[in-house]
Amino acid sequence: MTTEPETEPKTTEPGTGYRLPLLLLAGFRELIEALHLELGARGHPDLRPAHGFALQAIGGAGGGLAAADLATRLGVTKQAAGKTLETLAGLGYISLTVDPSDARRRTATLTARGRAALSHSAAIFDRLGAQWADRVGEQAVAALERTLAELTGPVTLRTDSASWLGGQ
Amino acid sequence: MTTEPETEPKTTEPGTGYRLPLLLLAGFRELIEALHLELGARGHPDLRPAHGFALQAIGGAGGGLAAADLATRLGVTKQAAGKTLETLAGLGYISLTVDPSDARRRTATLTARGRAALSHSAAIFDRLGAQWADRVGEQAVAALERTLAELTGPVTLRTDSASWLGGQ
DNA sequence: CCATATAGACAACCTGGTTGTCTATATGGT
DNA sequence: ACCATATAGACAACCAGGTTGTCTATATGG
Repeated sequence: MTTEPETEPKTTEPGTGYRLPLLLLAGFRELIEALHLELGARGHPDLRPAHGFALQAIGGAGGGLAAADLATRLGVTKQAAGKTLETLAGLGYISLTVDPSDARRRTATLTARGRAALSHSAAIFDRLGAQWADRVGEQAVAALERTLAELTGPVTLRTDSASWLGGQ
Repeated sequence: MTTEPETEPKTTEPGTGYRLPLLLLAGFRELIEALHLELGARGHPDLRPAHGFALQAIGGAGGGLAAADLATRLGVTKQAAGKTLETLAGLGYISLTVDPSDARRRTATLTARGRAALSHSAAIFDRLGAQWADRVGEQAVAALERTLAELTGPVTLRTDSASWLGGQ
């Protein structure tokens, strides 16, 4: 299809297909590691990537989020979501209050610290993206994002990554 | 969905930096899930992503690989690498033999089944890459790969992903 | 020939998932 | 109003795949 000169590496060249997933993973982990390095230096050393996903989900929800809702958003069981909420509450990133309209639900809302962590994260991600743009050009990063968005559909927060990478 | 008719979409637009890591992860997991779905259907249902990384490392090594070598390549402790080898041997993908030149070492070599799994994987990855190329154009996928390669450096097989995603 | 390094087994532990079971609360049909 | 059913989430047991720490056996080099 491409009539470009042979400077273009062929992605469909047989036997090289394994590189793409590794590159995607490498890019992801580079960003995430840089984020948490920076977050650690900024007073959030105990925040783990999984926590970030959960915080994002909680912050993204309008009011507050209960364990079952979080479970749905993250793609894990409600027990797992409940543990995560417990941890985040223990670290001071969220507060858990009983839903006045439903005594079974404990809704999670971000604390000031939680909001600070989220806004720090956003700023850091922006900066990391800008650094990438500096290195390979803004267009290349924009194309990267555009292509991936087209291929993977709407962004999701599924966090069962750890489990499907490893067990079961 | 461009909010502005600019020729150059801004990746550095504030507050959108979080999308890039999510897209990278989504792309990775899409490929890996598709791979293991297909591998499962082709007679390798018990092969996990982590196993694939290890098999790749073992197959990529010239002769055989011992636990300590695998540990180095995967970026995990030798105990973890040893467990992985034990599992892979139990599943019939590798055979472990005592190194004749060093009685301490148990070197892992691929069995026929292991080689089959690797070549299936390679074929499937190639096909998945071709499918992506069909969807967004070969140039876009090539650009994706080129940009990521430039940003992340040489491809690595580090498999401690599960752990840095979650614990530690 | 011994001092030191290395391979890897074993055990205890941690994290973050899982399933299964249980109680408390909501909710809707009769 | 009442009961059947569904739902929220706690609790416990378990599992996978890492970790650290310790131990033994084997190599290796001064």
